[in-house]
Amino acid sequence: MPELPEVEVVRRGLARWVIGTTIDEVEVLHPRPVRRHEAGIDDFVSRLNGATVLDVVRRGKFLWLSLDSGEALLAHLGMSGQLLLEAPDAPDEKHLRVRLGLRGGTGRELRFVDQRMFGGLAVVDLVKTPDGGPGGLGGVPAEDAPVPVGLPGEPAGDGPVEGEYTAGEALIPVPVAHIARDALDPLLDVDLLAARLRRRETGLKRALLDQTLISGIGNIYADEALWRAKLHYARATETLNRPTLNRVLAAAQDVMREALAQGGTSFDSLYVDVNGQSGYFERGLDAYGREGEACHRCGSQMRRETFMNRSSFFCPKCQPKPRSGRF
DNA sequence: ATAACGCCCTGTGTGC
DNA sequence: TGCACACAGGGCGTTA
Repeated sequence: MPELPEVEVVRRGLARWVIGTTIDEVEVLHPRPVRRHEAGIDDFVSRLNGATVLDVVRRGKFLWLSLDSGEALLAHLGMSGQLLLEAPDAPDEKHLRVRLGLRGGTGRELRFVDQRMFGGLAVVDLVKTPDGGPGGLGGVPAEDAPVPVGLPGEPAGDGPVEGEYTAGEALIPVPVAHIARDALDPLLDVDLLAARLRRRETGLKRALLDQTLISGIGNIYADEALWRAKLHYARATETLNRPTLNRVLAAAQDVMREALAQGGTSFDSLYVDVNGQSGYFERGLDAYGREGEACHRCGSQMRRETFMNRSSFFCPKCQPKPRSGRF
């Protein structure tokens, strides 16, 4: 459930502390989180040992460390994944899956902790993006990156911030090549998105969750965006005119920027930054998880419906069901 | 080709 | 008390 803001919080933490460090003493404690590395665990370990981190980049919910070997360590947090920077002598987490030593940094090691193991790590090749640029936030050139000093939790220097996107000859991991630019990507092509939505025969929430159309939006922020835009989840995408599309897109961007400014949303201890700290945006939610509570806009009782094997929360008055919706 | 379903995982909460 | 089951849901392989 970490969505764009939560993953970006992690990316910023990693960018600040691991760029310039060299990976060593990689230890895989459970095979499943490395299942996407098809050449096997030994190959995963040997490709990482001795590699130096040049950059930390994100597109949608995918995150990767670009390495001086020309490859990338690709990470997806899935439902419950965490990337933590910890002292090597800190006790192992119950669900610690992969440990990566880091030389030349703060002395902390990088840990991939994942209870449900929907997420994972893989060392993958990079390819040039068809439209140039890595997408998402970040992509800061290594030479401009802050030198890791001090300890996590005691920020030193300026980390990458929104707007520091750099276009150019950027590369993207092969498994991410089919993922669309994300909702906060300055190079998101809204005209292209509009054209693809018009041709789609599906419901609006399905489209918002389709990472090949627009990425970074998950179940929580989809519901929040629809509530803010006063649109029903089953609204047929081919009936969306451009102002309405702009409205829901702006709502998604607004709510994710607000969440990012709060350090992300946290419902429990699963969604944390590299220091294990939770965000504070939960209080800012208007739709997700509010079944039976009063709509923050009109006071009607919020409803929950099961859809796509997920819960959808909405206000039945502000977001009326369309006559011919697509579920 | 597109659209949608089902599976993978584990811990928590609920009902019988 | 213990057991069964629903739920959380992103991404991808399979099916229609």
